[in-house]
Amino acid sequence: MSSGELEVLNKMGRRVTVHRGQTLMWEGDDSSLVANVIEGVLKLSTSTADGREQIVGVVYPSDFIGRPFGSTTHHSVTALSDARVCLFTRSAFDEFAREHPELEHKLLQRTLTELDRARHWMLLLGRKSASERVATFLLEMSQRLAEASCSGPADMVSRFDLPLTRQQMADLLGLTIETVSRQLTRLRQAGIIDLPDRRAVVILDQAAMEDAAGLA
Amino acid sequence: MSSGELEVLNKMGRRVTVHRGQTLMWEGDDSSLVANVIEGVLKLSTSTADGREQIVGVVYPSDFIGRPFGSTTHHSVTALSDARVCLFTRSAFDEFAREHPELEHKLLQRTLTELDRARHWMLLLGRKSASERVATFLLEMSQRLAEASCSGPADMVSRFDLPLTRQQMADLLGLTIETVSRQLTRLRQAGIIDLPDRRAVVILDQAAMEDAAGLA
DNA sequence: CGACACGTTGATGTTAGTCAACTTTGGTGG
DNA sequence: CCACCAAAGTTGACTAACATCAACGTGTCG
Repeated sequence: MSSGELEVLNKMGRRVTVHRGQTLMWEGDDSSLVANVIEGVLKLSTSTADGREQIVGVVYPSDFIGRPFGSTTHHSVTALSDARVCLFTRSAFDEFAREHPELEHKLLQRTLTELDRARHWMLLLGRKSASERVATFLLEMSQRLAEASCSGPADMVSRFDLPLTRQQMADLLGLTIETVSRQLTRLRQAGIIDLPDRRAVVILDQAAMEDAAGLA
Repeated sequence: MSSGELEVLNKMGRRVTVHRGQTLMWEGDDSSLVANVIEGVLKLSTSTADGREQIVGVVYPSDFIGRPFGSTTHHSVTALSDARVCLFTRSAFDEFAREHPELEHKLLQRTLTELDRARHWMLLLGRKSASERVATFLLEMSQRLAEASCSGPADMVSRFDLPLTRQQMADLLGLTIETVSRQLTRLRQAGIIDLPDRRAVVILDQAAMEDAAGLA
C-alpha cells in the first residue's frame, strides 16, 4: 500500500489505551469495531453458559482483532497487560478494505496463519496430557516472544516474563490452576526450568523441554 | 466474479475423485496443491509424534482445502466418504487469486468463518465434559447438514447419517472410542436420541439435547 | 502492618482412559 | 446362499489422571 493510503487508514483509526483487565469487546456483541494492536498483550476468550472459560487466542503487537465482514463478535477481547490499540469502526474498515485489495490480502494471510495456529492448539487441547500442555505452552511462548523481540537468528529466548496469571494459563490450556501449578513445580524439580519469581520463567534444558512437550 | 473469469478458474482446476480413506495431503508436506470440495466429506487432522490424532476440521461441498500463500500444509486431508474435488496447483491458484480481489475477498470471509468455528471448538475441547461434547457434536452435525441440504427455514434435521466412524468422532472430540460409545448409549437410554443403525442418529428431544450440550 | 490477590501443596473424589471380552455388521468367496 | 472373517461397535472391570476441596504461603499496595 502506498504511504498515502496508509495515512488515510491511520486517520480513520482512533488510538485507544486499554488497561489490564479491561474488556474491549464482548462475546455475542454486534461486531461494530475492529482494531490493530500497537502495544501490549490481549486475550480472546469464550465461555460456556455456566461460566467455564476458554482462552482461544492471545494477540500481540501488530495483530488484528475483531470480526470484519460479519455481524457478531464470537469471542471477548480483554487486555492482559496495559495496551494501546488502533480502533476502527467496522463499517469504515470494511469499506476501506474492499477498496484496497493489498490490505485484504495481508489480512487473509494473517487469518490463514491464525487458523493454522488455532487448529494446532486443538491438538494440545484434545490430545495432550497436562504436563505436555504446560511444556508446549512455555516453548511456544518463548518462541513468540523471540519473534516479537526480533532477537536475531536465535529463535528462542530462554528467560522471559509470562503475560498471564496461573488462572489465565489454566484457561488457555484447558486445565485448572492447581494442575498448572503442579506441572510447573514438576518441571522445576526436574531441573528443566527455573521460576525466579512468579512471572519469570527460565528454560534451562531446551531438549528436555521439547521432550516434555510431546515432540519426542 | 464474471462468468468468464469463473470459466478460466474452472479450466485451471482438475477434477479428481478421492476414495473414502484416501489422503489427499499430508501434514508437513510442501503446500503445492489447494482444492475446492465438490462432493463428499473430508477431515483435516494433525497428530502428535507418538501417533495420537486430533481432527481439526471437517469439510463439506463448497468448502476450500489447502494452504494458499504459504509453503507448508499444517494438517492432513483425508476423505471420510468418496469425494470429488477440484484441484489446483498452489502457484497457479495464488497467482489467479492475486489478480482477482473478489476471489480473495470470498476466501477471506470463509477463512474468518472457519477461524471462528475452530475457536469455538476449542471451548469444547478445553472445557466440556464427555457427554457435553457428544451432545454438542450431534447438534452441530444436524445443523450443518440442514444448512447443506437447504431444507427450508427449519434449521435442524432430526434424523441424519453420521459421516464418521466412532473412532473419528473420538478423534474430533478429544475422547476415546469407548467413551463416545458410552455417551451415545447414555443419550439413547435417556430417550433423547435413537440410534437405528450404526450410522444413523435421530434426535428425539431437541431441548434435552441442548441441555446436555451445556447450552443450559 | 494488614488485607487481599495470587500461588502452592496436600488429601480426596470423579471422570474418562485402559484393558479385555464380547457382539454386530458388512463384505467375500466357496 | 450362506459361512466365515475382519472391522466396527458395545459393555464391563479396573486404573490413572486431573479436578475438587481445603489449608497454607508469599508478595504487593494501601
